[in-house]
Amino acid sequence: MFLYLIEHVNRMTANLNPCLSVDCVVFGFDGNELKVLLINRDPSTGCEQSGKLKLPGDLIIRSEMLTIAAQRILSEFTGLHDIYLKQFGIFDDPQRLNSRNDLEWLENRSDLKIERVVTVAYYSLVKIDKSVQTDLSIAYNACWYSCSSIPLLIFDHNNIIDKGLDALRRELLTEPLCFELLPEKFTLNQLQRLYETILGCELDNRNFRKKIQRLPYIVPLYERQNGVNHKPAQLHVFDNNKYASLKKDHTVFIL
Amino acid sequence: MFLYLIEHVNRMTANLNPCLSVDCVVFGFDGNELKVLLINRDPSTGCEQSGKLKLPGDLIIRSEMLTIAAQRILSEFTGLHDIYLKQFGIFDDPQRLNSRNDLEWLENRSDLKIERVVTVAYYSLVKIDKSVQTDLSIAYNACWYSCSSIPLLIFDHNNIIDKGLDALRRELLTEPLCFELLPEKFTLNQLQRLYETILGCELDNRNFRKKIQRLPYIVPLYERQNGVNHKPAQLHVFDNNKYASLKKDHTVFIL
DNA sequence: CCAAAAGTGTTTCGTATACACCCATGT
DNA sequence: ACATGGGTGTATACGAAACACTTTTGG
Repeated sequence: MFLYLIEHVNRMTANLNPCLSVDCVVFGFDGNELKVLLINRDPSTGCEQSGKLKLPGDLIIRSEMLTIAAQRILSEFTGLHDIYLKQFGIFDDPQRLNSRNDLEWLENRSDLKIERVVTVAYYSLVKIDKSVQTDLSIAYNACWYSCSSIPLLIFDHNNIIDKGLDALRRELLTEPLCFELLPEKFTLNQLQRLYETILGCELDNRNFRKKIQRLPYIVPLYERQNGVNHKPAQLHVFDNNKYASLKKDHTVFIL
Repeated sequence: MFLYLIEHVNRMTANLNPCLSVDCVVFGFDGNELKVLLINRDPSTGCEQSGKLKLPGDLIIRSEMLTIAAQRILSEFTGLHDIYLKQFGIFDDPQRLNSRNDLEWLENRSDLKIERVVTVAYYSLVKIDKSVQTDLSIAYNACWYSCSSIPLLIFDHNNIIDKGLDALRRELLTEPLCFELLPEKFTLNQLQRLYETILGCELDNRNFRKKIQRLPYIVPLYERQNGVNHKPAQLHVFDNNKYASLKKDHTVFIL
């Protein structure tokens, strides 16, 4: 772990682009609530603790593609690769890191004279049960916070989360995003709860099931839940190939 | 005009952000075809002419907001203010301006050492009949080109136009964008032709009219076309206030 | 047998689609 | 009178919404 931290700090003092950063709003679903991954501003080396929270994100490397930077940050903090990632906004207010305390911190940390940082924001969807602790997630004390009670974050990160949630809600209606948040095998009621959680509304159970069961890319398995003390539900999987080929024919539809 | 050019060049050699630019895909509709505004790479001072075409766009000023930069560029080339503007993408391939000829040109023009420029792309919608010639539009020979036959442009500007058109098509289905492209007073058949042109499909005339006439924010006037050698059509206007208040109640719908 | 969640059908209403002819104007 | 685009109505089919009870399992 010590090596990882050194590597991390090395990259920071290395070849960074002083104008552009990437921030990731990482969503996860624990079965009840939508959550967001937040980290401490400073690694806890045992000594002091700032207590300040932020989104996972960083200045990009000079010649780095933005999505590569986002993927890099995500796998550093979740241990996962091939995460769903979607760019949803640019935050370019010249005042956005104007709290002098925050700005000083960024300059110390990056070892650069910072004038103005435009950040490109991504939301990402992870299967919360698959994410693992990493050296960095431990060092920065990465934790999941319920979307309905986000603490105060540094910079404009609270605003970025709000906009990311808006984008997620919008895009959920036209893209099969839920399956990125659910376990591989899921029940229709889990799926419904997830839609209800994100959209913030109630759905009629019978109508929901009818609609979903019409979709050829949601495939029922001959397999049921077990270990539950009620009638076990049938499990389903999302067939991405079927979805992609229907999409090519423009015959998809969601919800 | 000479003064304008000097001012323009001054801004260039001044306080530019060497990492970030803005490019605008400016759409217009002439009644038959969707058009895009393109300019020459170099101002024609009477001497040489490069013949190279590009989108209106530029490096941003150091502390400038991106949308402000886009608005500035648009009014420089169309003489219009309050133009509809929508950010639709970021183009960040480190190789995107790698044609050494193009890169040299950018360095000469900006008087900066350029390493890599990430550009933020906007599409904008203008009433083609209201746009006027400006000193810069003359100097850079701004012209409307049919979307169906865009010439080869510098950098990755052809790609940017393609992505901009995709975004316009997508967003046309959920936002009342057509009215930004049509004259203030329009006929339902003009509106239909515009939808057909952008979406690239045919629509049933009777069904289209029924659907539109249900929308309370498209208001028929007691006024008709004149000077046409056929039955003159009734004129309509788009009532943005009505639209906005319906949108607040989540009771809008388009097409 | 009780608790807890899974699973199931029918009716009603509104919107989408398909389709062909007459009308008003300028030349 | 004719050419040109403007304007209109009906029938059918499909999906959306509303709504309440039975079933299966574990404890």
